[in-house]
Amino acid sequence: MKRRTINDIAERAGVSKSAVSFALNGKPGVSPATRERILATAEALGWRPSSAARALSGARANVVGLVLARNPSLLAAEPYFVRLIAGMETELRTEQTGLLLKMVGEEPQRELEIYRRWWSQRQVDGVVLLDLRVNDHRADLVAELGLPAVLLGRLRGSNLPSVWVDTRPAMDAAVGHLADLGHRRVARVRGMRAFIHTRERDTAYRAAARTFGMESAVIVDADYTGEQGAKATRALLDSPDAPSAIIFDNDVMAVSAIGAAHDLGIRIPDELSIIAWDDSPLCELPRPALTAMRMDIDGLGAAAVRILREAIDGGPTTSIRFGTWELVERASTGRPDESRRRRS
Amino acid sequence: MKRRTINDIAERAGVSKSAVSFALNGKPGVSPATRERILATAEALGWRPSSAARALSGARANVVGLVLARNPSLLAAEPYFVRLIAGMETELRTEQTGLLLKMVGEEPQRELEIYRRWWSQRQVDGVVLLDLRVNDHRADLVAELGLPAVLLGRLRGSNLPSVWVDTRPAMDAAVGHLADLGHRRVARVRGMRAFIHTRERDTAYRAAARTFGMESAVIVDADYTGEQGAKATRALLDSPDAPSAIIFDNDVMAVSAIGAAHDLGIRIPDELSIIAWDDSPLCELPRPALTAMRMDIDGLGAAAVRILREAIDGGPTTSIRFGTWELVERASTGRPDESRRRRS
DNA sequence: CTCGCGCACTAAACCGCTCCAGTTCTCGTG
DNA sequence: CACGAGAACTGGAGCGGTTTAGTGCGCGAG
Repeated sequence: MKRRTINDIAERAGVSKSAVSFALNGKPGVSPATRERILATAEALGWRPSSAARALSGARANVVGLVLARNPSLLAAEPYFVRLIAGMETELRTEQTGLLLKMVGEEPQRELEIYRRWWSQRQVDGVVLLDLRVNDHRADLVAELGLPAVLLGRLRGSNLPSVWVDTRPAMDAAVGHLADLGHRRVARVRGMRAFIHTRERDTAYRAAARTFGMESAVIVDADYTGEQGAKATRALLDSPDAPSAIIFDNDVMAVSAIGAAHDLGIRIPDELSIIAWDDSPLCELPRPALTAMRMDIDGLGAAAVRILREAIDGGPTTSIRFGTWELVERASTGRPDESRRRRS
Repeated sequence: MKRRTINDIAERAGVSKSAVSFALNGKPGVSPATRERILATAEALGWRPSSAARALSGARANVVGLVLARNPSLLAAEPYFVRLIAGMETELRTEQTGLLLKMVGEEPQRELEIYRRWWSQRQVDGVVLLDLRVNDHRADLVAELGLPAVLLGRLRGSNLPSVWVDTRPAMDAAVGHLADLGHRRVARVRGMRAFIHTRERDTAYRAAARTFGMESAVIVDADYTGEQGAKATRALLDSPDAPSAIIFDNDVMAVSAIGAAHDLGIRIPDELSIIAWDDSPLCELPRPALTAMRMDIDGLGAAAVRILREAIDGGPTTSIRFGTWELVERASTGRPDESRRRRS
């Protein structure tokens, strides 16, 4: 089968290809009647613009790029990324824009190289930058190249557009929920500290703990994997002043914690309450099912694309704050049982 | 920052741009010395090929396309797809090829439209077709268009290259494992019957049940979601001749089944053994952890890309059979407790 | 009636690369 | 020593669009 070009349309409509171009792009220079005729023949021929040709003549590639710089097995287990992509897609589909996906391990150098290549090849019109770190070189690079980009999160010192989640209200709600239930000693198992959003949660968590007058509010390091989630849980439960509730930075670690608690013979939620973060379908799988802080990840992805489109179109740099949250109460949180603390 | 073109290189190296093109693409027509010089200047200038220009002049776009035609929330929970993509990436990265991802719901029409667009726009060099159905229109379409494609699975009547999993040995091993443990009444909760691979598993499962002389070997329909997995499990356990072991078509349903069994007060593995299919990190999360049939999904993705590359290069149509498997025994399978069958 | 302006439309350059058709030069051969 | 072959390299068309610089023409104003 042969591809149709605007030359075919021009020939069949009896006009020049410039006229066709004008008509198809809604630009002035053709009469309404001619425009109509051209559009009709284009439709009849089943013509579709060649993105290669368009990209070459300086227009859009109609593709945006996304690099997932995480360990592949983590990506597989973690629903976050697919949800984000799904959210992006809802917004991309309306404008027939594609998503170029690249998975790399945690190799910053390779990631930078990819943006370089995408830019110089004109393969993408813009990129979404995930998992920001303090002093993130990617922001500098895209700014230098002039590659439109949107940050998922806030980065000090950068004036790139961004979509960021204000964790504070959600964290207040999570800790507040535990406080309401009577918990005085809480803990939080966090993801990689290199990420800015992790640090923002640190701050929000500490502030919330203060607000609700927690006796103790420790933080334990982990890396979002089930393995480390379980390990952190065991460490916390083994400590002399074990918390009565733990908040996890993602769902996977929380699910894993249920297993770990089970192994230790610790009853949930009587002896230990657990709150997961994000709320994916995963949270409904364990027993007890996980109480989770639901975040609008799809919405985040969609917003990122909207902002990115503005940036690509050369609009003013805007940023969007996401402060919405919803605490989905399931069975993993409850009043602490004072007769607990078997180990000490 | 300005983009470098082969004209820049040609000028600086004092040759024509044709020579540059030859040198950069490893084609004959330039002396080793000149080639070396050209490569050096290209390197010095930090030149990268414009994929748009390449695609336009009939060469590769260096992008392959993948459409995920599934419900987004299922995609998020199901590790399969990300693992497959990760596998594809390992193979793609070596050749600097990108992956254009499209997520659509289960709307066959939209999916076909996407291939059409990709083809007419020359956006992708080829595509990987997932989740084949009997009488799959996608195969016909790509064949008609001449869009290189590789099938993930077997499709009767199509001579497109394919990478397919031979389920029989794995199914034999799974059912055999249950037989060894003393199970006589098994069941299987399957995914969507519209998929060919589901039907192939049906056949393999029935054959295995026969081989090992199972008393009963029912099949229950589900849709890969945790919800339906739990529902199917409850239905099976409620039936008068409940099975003592269930094999699930994916991990998510199996994890969910553990929860459902727990809710019904059924002990695993004493009263019910469970085998999950695929084996992702998910299987280690529940208690008891899931015995799972591990499939080499990464390898599948990588193989698909290799075959696709051959197809793009116009090589002969080859197909690869995947027959490897590994039964990872965890705690969800065991000898059936004869004192069970509380409900009947 | 003529001039000039604006609208509808065309011709052609251009984007960066590939590749075919030449051109030049070298070298072996009869 | 002329000739042909082949290697090394150049020029330029073409890919499918966009965009700029025209061109022709109708029509209102003077």
